[in-house]
Amino acid sequence: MSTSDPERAYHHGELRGALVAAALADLEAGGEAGLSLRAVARACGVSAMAPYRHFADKDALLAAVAERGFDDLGDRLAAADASAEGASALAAQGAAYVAFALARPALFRLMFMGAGGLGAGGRAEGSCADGSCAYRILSERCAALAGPAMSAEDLTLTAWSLVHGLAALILDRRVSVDAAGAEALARRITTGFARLAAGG
Amino acid sequence: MSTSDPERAYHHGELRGALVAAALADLEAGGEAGLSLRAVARACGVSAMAPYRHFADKDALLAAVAERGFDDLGDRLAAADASAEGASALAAQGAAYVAFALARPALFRLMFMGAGGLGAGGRAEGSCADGSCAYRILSERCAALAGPAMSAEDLTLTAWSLVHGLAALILDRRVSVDAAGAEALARRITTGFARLAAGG
DNA sequence: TGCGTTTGATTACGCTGTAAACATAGAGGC
DNA sequence: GCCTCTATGTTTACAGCGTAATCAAACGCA
Repeated sequence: MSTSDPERAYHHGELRGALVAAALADLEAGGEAGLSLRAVARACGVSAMAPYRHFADKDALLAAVAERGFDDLGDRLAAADASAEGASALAAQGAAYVAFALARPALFRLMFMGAGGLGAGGRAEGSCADGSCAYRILSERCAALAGPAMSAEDLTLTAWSLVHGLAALILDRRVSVDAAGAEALARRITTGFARLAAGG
Repeated sequence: MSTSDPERAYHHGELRGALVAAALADLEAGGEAGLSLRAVARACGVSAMAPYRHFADKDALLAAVAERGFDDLGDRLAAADASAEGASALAAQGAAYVAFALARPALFRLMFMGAGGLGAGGRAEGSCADGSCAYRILSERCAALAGPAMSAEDLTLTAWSLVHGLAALILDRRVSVDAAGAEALARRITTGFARLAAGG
């Protein structure tokens, strides 16, 4: 045969990457509940068992998707942090964190609550290879801002908890705002907190 | 026949309540992923289709479980709030919120992230009939504490986001502490925030 | 006593994740 | 150019899931 048509090649060539991309697409289209391994395989034009050559099980594929999400989030936080200075940079990071969650809700949920839930142990962290590790970006900014009222570590955790909780509550419709209102709300809350934290 | 043995009665008598209780037990034992409607029915000694006489579908049963959880949470917050005054009462509520999440992780996740996820629309709220509505307890305390730096509404949302995010991050093992450390951490973080909020 | 309504049981369908066994394509050595 | 090895697919099969459709029993009221 030796047809060069990549559509019909027995070996896909880049199945692993294609699976992650297809899973991400299905995830953002229908949430984690509406994501089946078989459907992902189908979307890649491959049999239901093929993914098992690249991932131990469904959760492993989801973990790979989550890891890509963490890399993305790190990039966004780094950009936001670089856009301002001092307490404003902290507020910008917070707004970017919430904006990420709002823009990609299913991915955000997968990253933090997904893959078996209940701290199943197999959680992704992001590669953190290029210095855009989300946690480090936040903690460095907080270290620069911490005053006598609270340690740098506690300030980091407080800030992270605040934006993470705000994002989660908005996503779960616990606080009722539309998309535009949510961004404004996130900016107001994070700015208010940054002012408090900076001792203003 | 007319046997009076309730074990073998054709009609269960209290199937709805029994289903909620069994679902809660299965949920706390194996998380939402490990909870099947058929298993819940089996635990109640009833056929797989029997639950559909009491709940539209699996999500409706989960919503009933979540509602019970919200009532429980409201009770705990009310008790915590009553145990102290001023900023200390706010910190106590926060610690109680995190303690609830740590004590019943699967229920907490179900309440806030469950039943279809991604804001599927069918979220439970708790009955709020006996004045123990969780949100109201928090907002009243915050209204009493709000200063010129931040409105009562924003303070309420900030406080809720903080404890909710902290609970979520601990449950997802994003911050590594053991159970005892988590309680202490929650108390330190909430106390620090309450002091900031009170203008200290 | 008998009938209607409620509540349960049975059966069946398509979907899921995944274990086991088999097939094919490309790479390296002769 | 051919042979073999290994990586990567395919096929088949199974148990479990949620739930639609249909049938059966028991309770409540006339």
